[in-house]
Amino acid sequence: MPNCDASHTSVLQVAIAVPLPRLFDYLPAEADSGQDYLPGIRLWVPFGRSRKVGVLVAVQSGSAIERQRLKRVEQAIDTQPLLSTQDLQLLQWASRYYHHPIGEVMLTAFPVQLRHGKMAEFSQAFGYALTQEGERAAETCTRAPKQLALLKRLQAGRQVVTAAELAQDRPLLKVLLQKGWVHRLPVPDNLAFSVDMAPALAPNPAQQQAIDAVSAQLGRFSVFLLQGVTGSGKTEVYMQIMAKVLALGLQVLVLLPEITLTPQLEQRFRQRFATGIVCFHSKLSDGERTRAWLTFQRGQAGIMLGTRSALFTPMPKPGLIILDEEHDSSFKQQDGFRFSARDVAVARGKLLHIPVLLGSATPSLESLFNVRQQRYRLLELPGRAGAAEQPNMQILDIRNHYLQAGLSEGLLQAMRAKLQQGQQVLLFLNRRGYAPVQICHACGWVARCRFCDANLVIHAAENRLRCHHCGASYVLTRQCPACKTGEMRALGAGTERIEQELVALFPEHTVVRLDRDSTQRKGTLETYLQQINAGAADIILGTQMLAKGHHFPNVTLAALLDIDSGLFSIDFRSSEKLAQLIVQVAGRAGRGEQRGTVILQTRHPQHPLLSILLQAGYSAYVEELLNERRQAGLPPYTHHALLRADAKQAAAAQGFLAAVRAWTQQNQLSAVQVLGPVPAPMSRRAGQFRFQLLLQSPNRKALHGLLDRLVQHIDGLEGAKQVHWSLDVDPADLS
DNA sequence: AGCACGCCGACT
DNA sequence: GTCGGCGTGCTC
Repeated sequence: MPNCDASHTSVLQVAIAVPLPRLFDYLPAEADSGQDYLPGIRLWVPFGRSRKVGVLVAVQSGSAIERQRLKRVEQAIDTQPLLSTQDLQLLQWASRYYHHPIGEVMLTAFPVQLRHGKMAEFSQAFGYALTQEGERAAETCTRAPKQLALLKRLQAGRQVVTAAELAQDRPLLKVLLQKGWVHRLPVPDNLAFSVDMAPALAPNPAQQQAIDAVSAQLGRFSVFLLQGVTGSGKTEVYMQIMAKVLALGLQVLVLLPEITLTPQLEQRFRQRFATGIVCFHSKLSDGERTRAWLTFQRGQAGIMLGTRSALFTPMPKPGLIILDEEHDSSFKQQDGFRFSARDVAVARGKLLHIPVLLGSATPSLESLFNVRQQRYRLLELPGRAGAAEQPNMQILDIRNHYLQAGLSEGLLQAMRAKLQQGQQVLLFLNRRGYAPVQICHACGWVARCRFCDANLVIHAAENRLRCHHCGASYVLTRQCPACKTGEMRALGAGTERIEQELVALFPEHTVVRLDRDSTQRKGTLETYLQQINAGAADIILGTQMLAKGHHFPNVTLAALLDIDSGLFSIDFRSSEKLAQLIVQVAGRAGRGEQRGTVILQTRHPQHPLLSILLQAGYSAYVEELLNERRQAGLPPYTHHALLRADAKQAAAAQGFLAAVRAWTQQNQLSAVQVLGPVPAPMSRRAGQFRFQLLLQSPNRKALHGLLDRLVQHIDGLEGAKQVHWSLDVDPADLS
């Protein structure tokens, strides 16, 4: 074991968060400091003219750098490693796979405070428990329901409930502390992972089969794809498997695509499991994130529930990784270190010898392809649990039909019928704002962004025009700035306009709009969701966020207002995305006793996507898409890496990529196809011209071999300094 | 990425 | 005469 004694020959290999594809060698702090240089500790190191936090990756006996050029470590931050050997291995693998600098990859494993060198020993983890008076109050305090709920939670809990778990209840906790009902005490190091299975439902045969299949593989690497429509009981399967893992004293990492989905799942887990549960996502403060990370890293919580950024949290007692809604594109990081949380989760499971459970109603083509290749095992949950039936899907041909702000008469009729029966209606449109185009009625001039290759979107409530790509915004004018006489008009409809229209059309009904604009303030979304589930909303209108996992038990009609843009996109993944969207929105309708109806407004009722999807179902449609992908030589049958470049001058970005192309043609094997450079689909954004070069190969090894050499030489290529470039391995979209 | 060095315009 | 613009070069 390469450690300590600070011998004269030890060289410390340190990862530092700089965009350079290498580790840096240092000498130990002092010959006799007595520090154990264990890989996985953090260090303060002198770097250039400043000091930085580094992670010790390995201790070697020598260095390729001359001895006298090596600096000494300033100080070790940790006495015990924060990252295990396996964590370091995973991060090194990810750095190589995504061709992203090792230091930046290593430091993304840490929450911000720890990345900046904050001591990890700073706090003994504290938690809370009821005092004797608190126990009494839990029986008598019936007039303050919120306080009572918290008391009950602490009472139901174990000896101590950790501070991180109570993050959301801080203000209330303070009140209880003041009353002397609750006291604060250190969390014991080995918090028992006791499990309460009392409320578990009896699984149906398909659920039982899935539970058994995964349970049989505990302690071994295996990937499962759990496919089940909304309401088929995936969460129950997760929880019953989790219970087995927790009972073994092992930890579970649960990943979700969106923060908005964490509270409801957290609540279900808390009702079910008596183990420590920590959440990790971007809505938490830096301090809360540090506490949650350390709690899990120390093995003091059995469950971590988080988003993509939680993936690398150290897991001292690894048992299981669950990744729900695995098809969701937000698992792919879209900037910097562009990793896929789904693919890295699988790599992590392999490294840790634990099962990985991917779940979705609409699995990605990649995962279904992996099932075909027998790399993943498919577990299917047919049908819906309980009485709910599959919704009735209807195509509504809107050719030559008058649309009132995007709503056809046929749809309005269906809405009236449902509303009269006191049921809820859900309308989906992936376009926020009032209208996507502002045009001059006299001269045809269209308001465009000065910095992007995009139209400005009208936001009527704010009286502004906004660019959805760079954030630029302008006051709305009635008169055309070009011809100075014409009147500006709104063309097309976004959610804001449709909301207005609905309020006018259905004055006796309540409309709730859910999109990024209407839910900006913290907690608004939760308030709306509660309002909807309390039956205080009749028509629910929204964008993307509606399609993701929320329960709306009283919705019996769901409609997609405009699917045509998804049918005719240049992106080869758009038909996959649209099919997923349709099935996901359909999953929002009719979860209760009532059978739901789904209406798709389209001008292409004969489109093969729609007929196959509606008649044969999602799985059959995926088969069709996979055949198309195979014939076209597209992923998952080939592998992609996308080199993007942007610059103030279009010629600089294009020229640089042309130089890269020339370089690849001298250096590559014929196994890699080079396509481009071409302008990006959004050719200008925030004032920068954007170009891209696509590398495609059926042979992943050949592609990665080329990328290895490319990233080494790229900075030396012509024009590299004038552009900003980035490499995206397995890009989720080519924009 | 930081951070410093370096060589040309408008200011107390 | 200086403050400061950001080009480019380096980091064990």
